[in-house]
Amino acid sequence: MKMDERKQQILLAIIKDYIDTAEPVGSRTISRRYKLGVSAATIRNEMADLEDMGFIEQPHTSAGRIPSNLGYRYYVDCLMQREQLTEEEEGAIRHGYEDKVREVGEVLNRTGRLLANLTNYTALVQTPRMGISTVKHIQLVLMASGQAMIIVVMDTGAVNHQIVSIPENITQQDLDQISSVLNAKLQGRTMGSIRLTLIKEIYFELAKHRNILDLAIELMKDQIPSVKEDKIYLEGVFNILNQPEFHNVDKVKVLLSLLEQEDKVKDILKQPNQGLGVTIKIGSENSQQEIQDCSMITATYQIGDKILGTIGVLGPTRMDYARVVTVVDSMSSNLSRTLERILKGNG
Amino acid sequence: MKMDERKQQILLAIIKDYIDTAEPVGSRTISRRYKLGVSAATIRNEMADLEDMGFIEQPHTSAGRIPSNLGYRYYVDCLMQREQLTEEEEGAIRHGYEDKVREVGEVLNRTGRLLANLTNYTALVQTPRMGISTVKHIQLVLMASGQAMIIVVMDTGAVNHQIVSIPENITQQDLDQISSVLNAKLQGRTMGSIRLTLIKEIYFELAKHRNILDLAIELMKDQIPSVKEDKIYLEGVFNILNQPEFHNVDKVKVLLSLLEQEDKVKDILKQPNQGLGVTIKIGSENSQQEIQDCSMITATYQIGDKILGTIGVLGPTRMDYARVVTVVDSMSSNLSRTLERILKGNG
DNA sequence: AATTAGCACTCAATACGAGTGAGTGCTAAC
DNA sequence: GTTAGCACTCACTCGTATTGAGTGCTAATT
Repeated sequence: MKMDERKQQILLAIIKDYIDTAEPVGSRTISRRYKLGVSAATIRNEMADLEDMGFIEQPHTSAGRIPSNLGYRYYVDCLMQREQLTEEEEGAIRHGYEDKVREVGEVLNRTGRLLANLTNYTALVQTPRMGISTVKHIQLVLMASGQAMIIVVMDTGAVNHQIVSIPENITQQDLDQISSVLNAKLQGRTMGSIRLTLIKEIYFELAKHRNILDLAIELMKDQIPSVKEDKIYLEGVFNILNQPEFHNVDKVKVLLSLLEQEDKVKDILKQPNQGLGVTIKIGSENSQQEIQDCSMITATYQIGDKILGTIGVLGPTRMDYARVVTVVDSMSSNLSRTLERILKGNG
Repeated sequence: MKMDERKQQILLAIIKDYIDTAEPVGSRTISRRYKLGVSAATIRNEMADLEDMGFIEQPHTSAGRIPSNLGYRYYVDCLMQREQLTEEEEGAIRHGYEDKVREVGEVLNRTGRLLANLTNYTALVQTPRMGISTVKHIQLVLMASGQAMIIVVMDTGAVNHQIVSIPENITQQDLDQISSVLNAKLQGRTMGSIRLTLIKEIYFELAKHRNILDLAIELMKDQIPSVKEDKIYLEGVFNILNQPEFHNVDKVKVLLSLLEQEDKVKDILKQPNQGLGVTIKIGSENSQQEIQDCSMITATYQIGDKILGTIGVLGPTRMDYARVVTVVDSMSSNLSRTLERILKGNG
């Protein structure tokens, strides 16, 4: 069987209609709503073919057809025309972060919110993989006798802090001294580049504060890159409640409990085969069991040719692909631009 | 009509059973399950009385009875015996924050998680009203030409930061100078006590950096107290999905969209008549429309006799009051103790 | 006087069956 | 190759009967 022009048009009609109505669509509906110049009977025949080819399926004998995963796949690969955004939407994306926003965290936050609002699905935004980010400032503050706070500011605007135990006899002057050595040695360095040799140098200079240094180094090497550099911003989680496919609470539970598990969410965004541009995962193409009847549309963002991370939208397979692809694409490149502006000169 | 011993026992049985099963409970069920030594017919008569008195009601004529709000109220006031926690649970609360946790934020976080886990409802934890907290350290860091980050560390361990625009010609040395004046003048002060006279003093000392000072002051006065000092930690939001009363998605939506509105959530915890100890709000006793079929159990936490904030649990009116009251009470006093330890000597 | 057995009654929930209608597949005519 | 026509399928709806948990009332019992 071959995929001719008319079959394509019918498949397109079925998918569009189903995305719109969430109801199985029958031959008469198509002949009525879409002017294809052929009768319902002809469409019926073609639909039988399309079903044989695996692009559509029937929930039950006397129902209309719904697109299969394969059908969606053919649609996004061959049939779909990206939706144009309205002026207003374009503007929302372009001015989503005015010049005022200078912090990477805030930018990612807004990106998520905007993605969720524009699509009405759930938005996922991965923090940039910050092999690239460098230490801007380190500060040790004495909080109480035996307690100090370590604050590390990265050039991305990310601020990490943690309270650590220190010997009772350490004073704020001691801490200032350590701070300034740490700053002198580590400023402008990436976390990854802080190697043993460098730490030894610092040890040498600050021999008498060896033990507190241990704590500081440990914190910066372990805690900071792992905890903060790999966060996922989730927005619009409750948007899924508006989708008819999630009208029963059990399905909601499955999805929400997945989204609660941060490591699984990370996996979702860490698909290996993501090149540049927009990637679409339809239904069973997703590796995670729990979202096998969802689709994910993701795109990477980057500075220059260095890929920093991924943003994405999660919705039911009956997702408005034409629109979401445009939004995700547009937002990812806008995010790239914005980050470039913020981090400009620090690459 | 008077509330005699037997009526109480029957009311108690009805409430316990309903809390357990979420099904209306009939006279036969009670005579079978609870050994009251009287027949179902007698219980029926008593139930009719209880209904007249407004303690129970019938969803429809041929159904059993369910407790009314008034019934729950009588129960928690007169009948309920607090549930004993198991050794294990006691331990979880007591060791919930080991000595390592020294940051107020982290403590509140864990409090919320533990509350939600122990009760299986939704936990709300209000950050301490920090009229009491004082500035520990202020740091200005030059991020790029024309951009600086202000970092304010409070003695509670809270860290606030924000990037602000500054004149292009300001150097890190300038910022250090400003930082040290700010520290000298503001350290140990509460946000509330930073008055105009003090700011004028600083102006005087730093006349040449007037404009950047404006920014710093503005940030500290406006942004920090409002944004960070009044956060609500929400945990276990999805626990409500396990309650049969939330098996339909529309009710879930109502509640979730309430919980998304931070100001409304704040109002929920800011009930005026909260003295010390545990407060219970049942159904319509709640002021917020959206939780009129929920109950809230709250308790304040304090240092000395200064009330700092409130923690609470939100669940359906058919809530396990006996257990939740114990948990909330126990956790609030534990929270008080822990905060006292952390903030000891800074009050 | 309080309790209880008995009974008629109510009503949500369930099951069942007929009817409806949207949809199909097949066939024969165009 | 297309389409009109038709028999067929099957989820869905709606009305009716059945069931059963529960009630309230009354009369008998303690």
